[in-house]
Amino acid sequence: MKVSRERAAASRERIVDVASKLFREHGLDGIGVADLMNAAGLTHGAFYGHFSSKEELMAQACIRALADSAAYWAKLSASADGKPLSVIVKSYLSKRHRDNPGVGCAVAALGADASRHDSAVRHAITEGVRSLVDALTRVIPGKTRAAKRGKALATYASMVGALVLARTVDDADLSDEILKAVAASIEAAA
Amino acid sequence: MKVSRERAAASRERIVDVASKLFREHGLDGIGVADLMNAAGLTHGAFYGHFSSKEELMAQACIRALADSAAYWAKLSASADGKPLSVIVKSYLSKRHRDNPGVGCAVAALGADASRHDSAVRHAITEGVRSLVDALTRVIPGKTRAAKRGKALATYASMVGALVLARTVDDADLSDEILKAVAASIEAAA
DNA sequence: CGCATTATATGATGACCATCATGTATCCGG
DNA sequence: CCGGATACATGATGGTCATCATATAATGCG
Repeated sequence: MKVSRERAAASRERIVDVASKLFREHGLDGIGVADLMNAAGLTHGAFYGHFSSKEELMAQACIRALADSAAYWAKLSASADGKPLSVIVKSYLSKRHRDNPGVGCAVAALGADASRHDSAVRHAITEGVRSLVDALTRVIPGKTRAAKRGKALATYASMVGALVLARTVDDADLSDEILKAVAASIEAAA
Repeated sequence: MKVSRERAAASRERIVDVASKLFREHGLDGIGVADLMNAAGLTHGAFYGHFSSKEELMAQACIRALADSAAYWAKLSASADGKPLSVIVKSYLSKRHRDNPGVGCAVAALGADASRHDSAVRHAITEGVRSLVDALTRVIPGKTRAAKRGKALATYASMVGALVLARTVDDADLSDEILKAVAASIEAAA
């Protein structure tokens, strides 16, 4: 059963969207093509009409996830009068973010996974990281551009590590403590 | 062909050791029982005489990996006159560590992976994290115990995030830049 | 209106994987 | 030194997975 051109394009969008969520939730190898397609309302056979391999979808899904993050940070920055950095940090280090990896930062959810994958996946993430770091550089205080960039890199790394730790740890109190300690440390450095 | 009690115990040790390395290199689901056993010089059939499931081995391997890290940090601290924190940070954020995940920090290599696994695996990592954070707390400057602990948590999170990022990114220059920026930021905060 | 294109579906293929069943040879307590 | 326990090997089982082959039916151009 063929569908119209527009519906086919919409299918592709839906697949990438669904994949970007489910990959973040289950890991790049933690969910299969058939389940992804089902979640997008299709069957597995239609997959190779849209993508040449699962790795290609992984890369597309990472691009989508990180672009969404960048857009979200931009929205936060715009609606935050005066303290854009603070708002981003609070949002990133919130329990809400920790408990919803499917709609959160792809680096925190898939970083270690991606480092063991195709160069396409890693490159997609690299470009996403660049744009997030640039966004941080723009809202971080500092004397020189280099100083700002250094701080932005350190801030982003702190947040990624905090989220990974907070998600891994078995103890809710320790998890909360990590989020708070890192948020405080970033505020102190700014 | 049965082997002596001591040889059997040595087999178990070898399996855990090999697994702690290969899990860190390939991810918890990235290597199978048969390959692990082969790497330990045995065949897959012997596995369930030593462990009740692959998940149990995952937990044991995480415990081993993190205990090794703690022992390594202790050695570094002892041989570092005056600046134990600096030595640990330098070592953690070195290219050597980045390029050898199999002998490095299990949280950086398996954190996101572990958060999607059995409670036994997560608990093993949690205890390891506790002892590493305690070790950092002991060598970090600060007025109160609470201040030290906060700094230790923030320092460890920074290092984990930096390593994850440095390993994921496709660009060697950016990867080096991340390691340097985070190391500088930790020194500045101390 | 009719035909080539194509988006999707069904089903097959071959590989891999965790786990279990069974065989075998060695160890060690009596 | 014998016999049960056991460490390990071989091989089977049932499941899952990515990918491909083929079928179907609706689209949209001529």
